[in-house]
Amino acid sequence: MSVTIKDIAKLAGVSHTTVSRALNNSPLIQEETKERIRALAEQLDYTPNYNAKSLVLDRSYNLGLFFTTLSQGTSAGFFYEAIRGVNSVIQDRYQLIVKGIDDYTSFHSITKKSFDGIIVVSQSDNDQPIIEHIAGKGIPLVVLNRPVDTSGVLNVLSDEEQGAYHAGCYLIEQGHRRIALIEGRKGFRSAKHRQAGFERAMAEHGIVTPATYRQPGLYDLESGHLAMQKFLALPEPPTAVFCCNDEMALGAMKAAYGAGLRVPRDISVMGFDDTVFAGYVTPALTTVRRPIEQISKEGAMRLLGNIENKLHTTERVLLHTELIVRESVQALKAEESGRDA
Amino acid sequence: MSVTIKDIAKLAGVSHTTVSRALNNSPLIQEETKERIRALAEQLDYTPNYNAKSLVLDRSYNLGLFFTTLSQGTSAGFFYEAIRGVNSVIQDRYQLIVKGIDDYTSFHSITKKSFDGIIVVSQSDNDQPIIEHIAGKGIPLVVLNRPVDTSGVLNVLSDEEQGAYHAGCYLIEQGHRRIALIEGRKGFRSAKHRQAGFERAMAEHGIVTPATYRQPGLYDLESGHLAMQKFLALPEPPTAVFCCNDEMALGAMKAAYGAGLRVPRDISVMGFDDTVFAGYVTPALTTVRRPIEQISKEGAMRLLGNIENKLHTTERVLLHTELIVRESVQALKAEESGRDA
DNA sequence: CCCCCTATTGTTAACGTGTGCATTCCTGTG
DNA sequence: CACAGGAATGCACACGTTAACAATAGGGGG
Repeated sequence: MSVTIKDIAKLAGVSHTTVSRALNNSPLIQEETKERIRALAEQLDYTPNYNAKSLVLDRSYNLGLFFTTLSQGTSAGFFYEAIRGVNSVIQDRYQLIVKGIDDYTSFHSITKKSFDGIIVVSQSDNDQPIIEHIAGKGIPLVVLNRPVDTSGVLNVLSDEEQGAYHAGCYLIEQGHRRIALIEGRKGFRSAKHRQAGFERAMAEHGIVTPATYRQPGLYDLESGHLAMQKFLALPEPPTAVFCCNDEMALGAMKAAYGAGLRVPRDISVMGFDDTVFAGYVTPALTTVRRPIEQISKEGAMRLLGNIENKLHTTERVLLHTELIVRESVQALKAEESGRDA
Repeated sequence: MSVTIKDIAKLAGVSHTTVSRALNNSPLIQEETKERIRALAEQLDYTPNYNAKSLVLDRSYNLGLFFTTLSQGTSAGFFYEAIRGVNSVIQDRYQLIVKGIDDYTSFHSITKKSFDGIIVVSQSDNDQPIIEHIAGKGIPLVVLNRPVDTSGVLNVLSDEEQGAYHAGCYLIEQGHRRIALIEGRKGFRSAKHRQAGFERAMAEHGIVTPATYRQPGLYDLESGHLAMQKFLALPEPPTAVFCCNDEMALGAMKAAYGAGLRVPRDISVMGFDDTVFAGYVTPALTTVRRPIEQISKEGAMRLLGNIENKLHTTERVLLHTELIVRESVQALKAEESGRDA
């Protein structure tokens, strides 16, 4: 069928070994011979059979990029930025294999032979089994986006607690006191951290958040919509709502409009993530930027470093979030701030 | 290192040939022997070495999913839906390898050995060379999202001309006569079709679109914003603007707000694509839904059909778009419609 | 002039799997 | 009883590549 090193060898009048060495630029081969063989290979449009290479070299040239789920709960922007980031790093050396963890019925097929390394973009504690499986098989691994304690794995993520803390502080600085929270999807670690950061900000400023000022959310538009409706039905609604992601913030704003209110004049809304469209909704959303693309770049680079130098670096890297101030938060005058009790 | 069929053979007291046949459920092997070997394989946690299989069977178990670009111009939602659609079809049989076509410096490495089949999600005429390369190598291929005339390739896409035609008709039905167009990114075939459909609608209803009612666009928010600003600066601005995608429509609405206008009361805006957030902006965007996920599902299924039955089906499949009526288009009373000249 | 060392190339086996062809054993039939 | 034929299994090789080891030639030093 296709051209092999043996074909080249025959034409060059050398052994296939010599061809192999020449094409791999081995110092054993005379420069002149190399040139001749390279020219011949070029001319015959030779492409190495990577399956054969893989078999003998025990490398797959595959990099796995695993998401918690492809079918639900992952936002499109998040997904896109993660792939972009990784892709920008791997050059031609690896193939990028994208998978949803929830598509696996068994991890049996995940072996050292089939993946040179794996990047898990984790959004849920439920990813723990696969992480341990991969680590257990000794496959180089980096977990992005979620802190993980398994030993021997690289871990790159943003400091979301800090990000949510800054968001909370910002709302307080703007004069808000009646501040409500729409929580993230249960089971997603990010939900915990964002909530914790928010609470720390409240606590440090002596602000009490009543139970009625908290609503669960699913990270989607509908749940943000619903939560906001509940807040607005309260006898004393909040003046500001911190949403654990942008999509819920959009849903929340929508609910405010539905109730005849205007954002931010009547109620302030803040999101988290700085999704691509956050700057273009009306009003433009004030939010917190998680550097997903940077995280995935950083993670991919460190993973490649481990693979190629056969290291087992195992550090945790925290990247900074950034407060993005736009238009959806109103500065309140002191007398309007309505401190409760 | 890891368990091979030879290890199993030794333990079972048979030859590795028998093990191979047993695990592949060959009718040559006694049922009893098969059972014994399967049990042993299970117990030893045997995983076949796919590199070795690939080498001898001449199959890679890889499916390529190629996008025109990963780094620019592809919308996140589009990207996400395409991967989701394909992923939902391929089950466990194939690995999905995601690539940006513009990352390739040479197509040399794209061979029949490394991909059992390839799905090209094409957004530009510039993809033609890679499509011809793939087809030329005899690799099973399906091109999604863009019509392609190369012989011997499957082609699945939405009828965008028709979609834009319906959009244009809808605006006219709502009483609009001064209708402007923000065009798609130059070089993207979709831009041509959407524009053509729009023009057909105008022509069939005898409506003339002056040159000032057309602005180029790049499929991004900024260009939509800019284009709308130009329309609004005209002595007689349009009453409705058809944008060749949703992102530009968002930008356009933003520009309208910036000029102190309200959508749809003062000006109507229509998009194309029905991006995930289209329903949640304010006002919710009236648009045309391209069934991307369905396209990619359909394409993947047909590709797999070709691969597994060794066929070379080569049809073009057009899937219907759907008009999604929301809130961003105002119905005009006859006397307001301001027919020109 | 011989031997050793080095530079260059070839021989052969190995990676793990699948398959054409032999081999063995058994059963039925003439 | 011999023999055909089928069922079950093994042998040996192939896939395309790399690498340990062998082989050859040439050059320099004694």
